[in-house]
Amino acid sequence: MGLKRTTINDLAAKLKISKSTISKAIKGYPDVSEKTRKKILKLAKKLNYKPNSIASSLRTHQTKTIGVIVPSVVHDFFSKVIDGIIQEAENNNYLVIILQSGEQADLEEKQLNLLKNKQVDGILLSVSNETGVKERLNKVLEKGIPVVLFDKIIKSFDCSKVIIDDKKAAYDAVCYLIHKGYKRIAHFGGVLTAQNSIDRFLGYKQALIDNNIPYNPDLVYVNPNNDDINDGYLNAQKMLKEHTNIDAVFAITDLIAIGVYKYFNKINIKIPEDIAVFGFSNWLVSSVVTPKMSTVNQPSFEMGKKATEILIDEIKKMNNDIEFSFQKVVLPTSLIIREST
Amino acid sequence: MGLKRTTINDLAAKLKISKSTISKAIKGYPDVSEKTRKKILKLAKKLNYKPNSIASSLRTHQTKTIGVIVPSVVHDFFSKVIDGIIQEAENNNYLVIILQSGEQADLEEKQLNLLKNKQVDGILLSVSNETGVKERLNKVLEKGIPVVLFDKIIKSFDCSKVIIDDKKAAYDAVCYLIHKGYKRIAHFGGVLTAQNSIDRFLGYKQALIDNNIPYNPDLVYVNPNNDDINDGYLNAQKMLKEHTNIDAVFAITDLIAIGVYKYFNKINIKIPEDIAVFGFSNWLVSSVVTPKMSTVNQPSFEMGKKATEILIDEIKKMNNDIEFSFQKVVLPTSLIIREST
DNA sequence: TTGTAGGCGTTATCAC
DNA sequence: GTGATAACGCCTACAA
Repeated sequence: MGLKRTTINDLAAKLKISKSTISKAIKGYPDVSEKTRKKILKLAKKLNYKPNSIASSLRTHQTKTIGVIVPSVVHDFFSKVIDGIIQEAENNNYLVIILQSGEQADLEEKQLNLLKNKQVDGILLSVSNETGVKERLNKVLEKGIPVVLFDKIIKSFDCSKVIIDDKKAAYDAVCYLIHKGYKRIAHFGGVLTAQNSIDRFLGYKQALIDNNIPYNPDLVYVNPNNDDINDGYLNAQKMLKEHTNIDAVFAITDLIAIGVYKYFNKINIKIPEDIAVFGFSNWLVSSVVTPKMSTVNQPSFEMGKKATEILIDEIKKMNNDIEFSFQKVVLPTSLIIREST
Repeated sequence: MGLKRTTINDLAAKLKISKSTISKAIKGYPDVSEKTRKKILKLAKKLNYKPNSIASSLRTHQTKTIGVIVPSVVHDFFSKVIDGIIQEAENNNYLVIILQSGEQADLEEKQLNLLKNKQVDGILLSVSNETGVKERLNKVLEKGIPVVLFDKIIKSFDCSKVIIDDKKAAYDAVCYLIHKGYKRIAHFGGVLTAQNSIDRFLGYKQALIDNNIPYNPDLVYVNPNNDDINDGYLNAQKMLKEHTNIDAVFAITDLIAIGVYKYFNKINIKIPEDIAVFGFSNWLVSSVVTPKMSTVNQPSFEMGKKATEILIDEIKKMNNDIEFSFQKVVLPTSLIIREST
């Protein structure tokens, strides 16, 4: 079992100084004489003393840990968000526990409870697509713990949020297509229980309307799983069966767009000559497919970093009983025009 | 601040039963009468009592948490490994803290200490490419805590390991190329401080030798960063300046191979007609590029799952003072032959 | 079957 | 500037 780790009691015994003084010295409190502090720090270093974080947590009700729930980590976008989260957390001496909801609201609720039980100091959450999430959140989160929602949010849930303007990003993309001369633009969207699916759809629709192109609901295809290539593939097939004059597809994610690529490729439809394809998120794949895919650049690392920054700020404020109001940060997106449009 | 959470003392007070009996009842110990247990459980449920995990950790020296260090989470392979880790951990009631070393040994050491300090019950580690890692590991890990190495291991470090047979996988891939008729096969490898770079290189070399193709060190290009498309691009350029008769490239990762694709594409070299390209890892990208890339399938989710399974097993054994010996699990790989070879 | 008591290692309050 | 003491909430010998 190795040697037992040094505790504050060991130091106290060896130095014949009380625990309280030692604790203060270690934590850099001012009311310790320089001489005693030096002595204490010296022995602490020698004995490799590290305060036991668990005992400290028990006492202070702080764990220096934050919890993160995302639908999935095997995901170009979320993995980058997590990268940002971990780095920002580490810079502030927080550790990060990660959980995956798999887009299942009940799992999400369970995991929220796990985190609460673990007494994380705060929670970062990108919500699942299922309905009833708000009620579940309310049920679990009784204002004792800061929560920041990012990317996939519940508009009506009262907390800080870090998002992009999905509607505007979609609007911009579709406007671009229209200005390029495309007129029969299909939308491969997501299920409309998710806010970002809704917003991207709304942006698509608005762009058509603002450019005097009639909105046709038949041109909207729902992809049950935003990140499933196969959904895009299947809908491409369906679409071509139902329509002959489509000239562009605006997809809700790059992976759906890749599915479209696959089917078009199979039946020899040329992108963008026959039909253009616009993706969303700028996954690595979008830059290596042929033709290179036009897409929306969605800040990911920054989103994770910003959400964590806000969360930690709120944690600190809450600890010190400082009032704060919830923030809503909208990160900028941009169009990346490549060869598919 | 909301209502304070229920503690064992609250239950004790309300029921006029001692804390110990309550504790036993909650934990399902046998020496509690059915009647008392029922009563306790009922109130516990009503008051939504959940044992305070921190207090419990302080007492039992168990945190039900495991730490994971990988070079990066923005990584198709590692993200899948992490998926496997999180799922297996969750199934066993463990939570997972994730850290990224960024291939920096000093950061890695710091993070190991963070985890130790956090008193995680065990550590899952995929080691950075830098040298001196073993010494650092030895320094930090004094046998008090189980560690399982996966994928990127230190051969000589004494602990359980979950890996693939990199040498064999590389050997198989290169043999395949040779049997397909390719003769001037270059290797785009990694830095030789990393065990898997070494092994993949060794497999490449062995395959040549066993097939009576002279090994030529000039055909081996080192890519400082295994996962940098640009490295592959640059080396492809360099290679074609130095050699005119290469007919195949065996790359250490799919991303390096993608870099090769990019350069070949730029100067109009046809894959596989002019030069074949073989990747490694079966990242998502490899299946969507044109032409679809032949690669080595490397179990990822399974690797995470298996490593976690072993780790948790060792944690349990250690807790119960049961002897155990370290395992070395080699997961099977397979060739995925697509259009690039 | 139930209860008592001590301790896990800190930190905070208050007295000196 | 320093120290005694209690408390955070739980677990577990051991006693009753």
